[in-house]
Amino acid sequence: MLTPLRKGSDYHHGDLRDAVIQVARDLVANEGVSSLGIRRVALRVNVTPAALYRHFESLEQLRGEVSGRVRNEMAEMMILAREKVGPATLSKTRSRARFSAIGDAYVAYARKFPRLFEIAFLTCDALPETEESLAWRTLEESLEELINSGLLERRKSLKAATLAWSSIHGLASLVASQTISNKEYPLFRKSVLDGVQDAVFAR
Amino acid sequence: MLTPLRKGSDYHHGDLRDAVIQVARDLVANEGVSSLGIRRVALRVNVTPAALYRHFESLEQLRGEVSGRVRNEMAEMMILAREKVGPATLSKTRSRARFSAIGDAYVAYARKFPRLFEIAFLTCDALPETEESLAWRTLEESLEELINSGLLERRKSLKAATLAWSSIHGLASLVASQTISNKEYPLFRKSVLDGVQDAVFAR
DNA sequence: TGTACATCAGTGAACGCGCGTTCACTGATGTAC
DNA sequence: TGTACATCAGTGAACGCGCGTTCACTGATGTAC
Repeated sequence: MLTPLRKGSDYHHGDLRDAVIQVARDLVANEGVSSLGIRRVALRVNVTPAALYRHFESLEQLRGEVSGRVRNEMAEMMILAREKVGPATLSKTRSRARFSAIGDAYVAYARKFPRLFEIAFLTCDALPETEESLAWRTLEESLEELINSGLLERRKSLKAATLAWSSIHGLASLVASQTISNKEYPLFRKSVLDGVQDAVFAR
Repeated sequence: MLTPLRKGSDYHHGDLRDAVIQVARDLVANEGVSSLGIRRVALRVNVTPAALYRHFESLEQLRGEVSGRVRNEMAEMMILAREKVGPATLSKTRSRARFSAIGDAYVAYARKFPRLFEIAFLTCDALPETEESLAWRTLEESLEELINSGLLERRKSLKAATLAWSSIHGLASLVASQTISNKEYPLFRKSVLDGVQDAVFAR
């Protein structure tokens, strides 16, 4: 278990808030949303349950924080995947690959951490700040690239964004809930990626 | 609260199993997945908690049953919506409308009962029978119609099915989780419906 | 540099509660004769 | 049609448990002088 920097003593923790969210995240990842609890988390952080109330108002709020952290984590994976795409002779080829990369990363995350994907999109009563999501901004950047390389008409870009997000998210959700199996996945993936490109790319 | 036919006495219930699933469904619809419990349901059905164990092995199994019932309910809504589409001069127009109708019904369900949509696609450890889903069959029927009316090439029909399902499901899921608002919804809806048709319909 | 003191971030005990599940039981039902 | 009896579908009490949250507290920290 990770325990962040302590300041010489064991009485004060140093960065309890962050440690709690991290441990909560791991708990959800391994045992599902319903196993998230104040006492369970406190136990794993080696701290009294009551201590958590210095940093969170309620279990519900903690849940919200975890949800937020996971959404950020997803976006970071997307950005990382996009950056891993190497150079290409054609800018069209490259921006297309970068576009696919973020979609694949989104789904890959859902495959790898289905429980986390679940909590990321749970109906949360208490959400932390409704800033525009990093994932959405990443998608927009990618579309801008596609426009610049002449693959996408600007007037189609909003349509592209909404269609891409819906279908990729749907795919991810069906995978995470095991509604479609690993065997069926490649077909779905191809249909969705091709479909989005058929629908919005200039030809 | 609905209580089904009793057989003269109050000691034996008549159809407890069905009543339980129904009440459990309503409980989830109103208060969310996490509020589903043996005791809560038993209380509402006016029966001892232990009685439920005559019909279900565990809470987990009950959850699975509810999930299954909801998926059926969704499919029934889809079929109903499809049947409501009136006649049209062109069979193309009609089958296209019937296709849109089932997609819209899917999303409409998620909008109306977000909590039920949630449980329908929760990772369930104990699922009741993995029969091919009624919703999927309904989608296939609709695609067959599109083929017959010349709108869809047969070789594209599998791609159409997977793309349509992913994107509609994604839209429904984003709506249910309130990730997209009512205001944004019409744009998303149009993008998805158009996108699917752009991608797979013969021109 | 040393000391007094306010502030902060923990402790530990207790609260009441509702939970899933078990068990020996009993009342009602339906069947065989 | 009436009766004996097996089967079924409930009851009611109890089990141990872990939960979220509260509160008065205390040890550590950092700041003012």
